[in-house]
Amino acid sequence: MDAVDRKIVEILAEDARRSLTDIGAAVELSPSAVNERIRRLVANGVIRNFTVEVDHRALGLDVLAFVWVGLAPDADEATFRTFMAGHPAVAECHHVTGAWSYCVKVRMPSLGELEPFLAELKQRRFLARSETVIALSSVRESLATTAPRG
Amino acid sequence: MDAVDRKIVEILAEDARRSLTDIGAAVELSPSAVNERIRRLVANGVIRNFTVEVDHRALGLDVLAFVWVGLAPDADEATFRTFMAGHPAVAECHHVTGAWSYCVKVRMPSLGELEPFLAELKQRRFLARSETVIALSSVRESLATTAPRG
DNA sequence: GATTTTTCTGTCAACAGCGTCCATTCCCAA
DNA sequence: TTGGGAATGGACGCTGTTGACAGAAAAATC
Repeated sequence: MDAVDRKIVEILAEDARRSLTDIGAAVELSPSAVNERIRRLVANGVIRNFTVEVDHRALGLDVLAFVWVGLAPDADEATFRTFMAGHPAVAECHHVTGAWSYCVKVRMPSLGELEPFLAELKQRRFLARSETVIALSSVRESLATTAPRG
Repeated sequence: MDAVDRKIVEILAEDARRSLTDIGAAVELSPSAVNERIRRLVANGVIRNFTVEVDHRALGLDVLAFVWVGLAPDADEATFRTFMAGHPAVAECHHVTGAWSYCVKVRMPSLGELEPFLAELKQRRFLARSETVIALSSVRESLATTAPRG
């Protein structure tokens, strides 16, 4: 994990389809060397996945919301986590400090799906309390935040 | 935007390095047809970017936090948005309903960078009030949430 | 402390496979 | 019947991949 690796990750985060030759030119290395470094970055788990950033609206996921979860005292936290990890609407789920237990980011086709989602959380007795915040618009959205500094 | 397109996006979200031949086999189309569809998905903005999911810890970004911003009544919202869009620590910034104006997701090397960040927001007179929530661990984190349903 | 050994990382060349492009064909709607 | 959009198939050039080799750095040996 040196400066060259970081630069390579930065380039890939911007455009993962850049060719090895191209990246090699940017970091002054041969294509094979770049390939080997990428292979190692993947093997070491620094690069988790090659993927695609999507316009969720275009895919029919019009609603983005944050659900603050105050876990019920008797709730099984492991079960809750498994449920969150597997639920198709859940984009993110973080265990957080402060008054709430978890911050859950969800995407759904419409507001109509929100109530059933919350209902299921309640029914499974996960919730002591919750608060849902709906995102109206996004100034910035998970676009490559690799740069360790400006 | 038909079922085939959605399937292609889903496949790419899982692994953007799958070959056209491979994807073609999955959706029963020739590689050229898949290529043309992907080209169009990119052109139409459905696919925003080819990128890479990263282990931020490995890159030295150990801290993930949510900053809830209550915008000052006299703050210039456009300036605030520009500032957020350009700040290297800001991973996401959403305009939200409820008691707060914005939900800002930030990543930093350590907790030490948090105070200067908040200080700058204050100094620029953006803030009426704010609340910072730190993520201790993540059950799930922006791993391909393409599926409109299970 | 110098020399050998090992390990790690890069270069180079060769090849198979890939994305890209274009002409052609097919199919559906007008 | 005709026109337009989408898929096919083949050709081309580039790309990723691999393996053999070279050089530097670190570890071990004398």
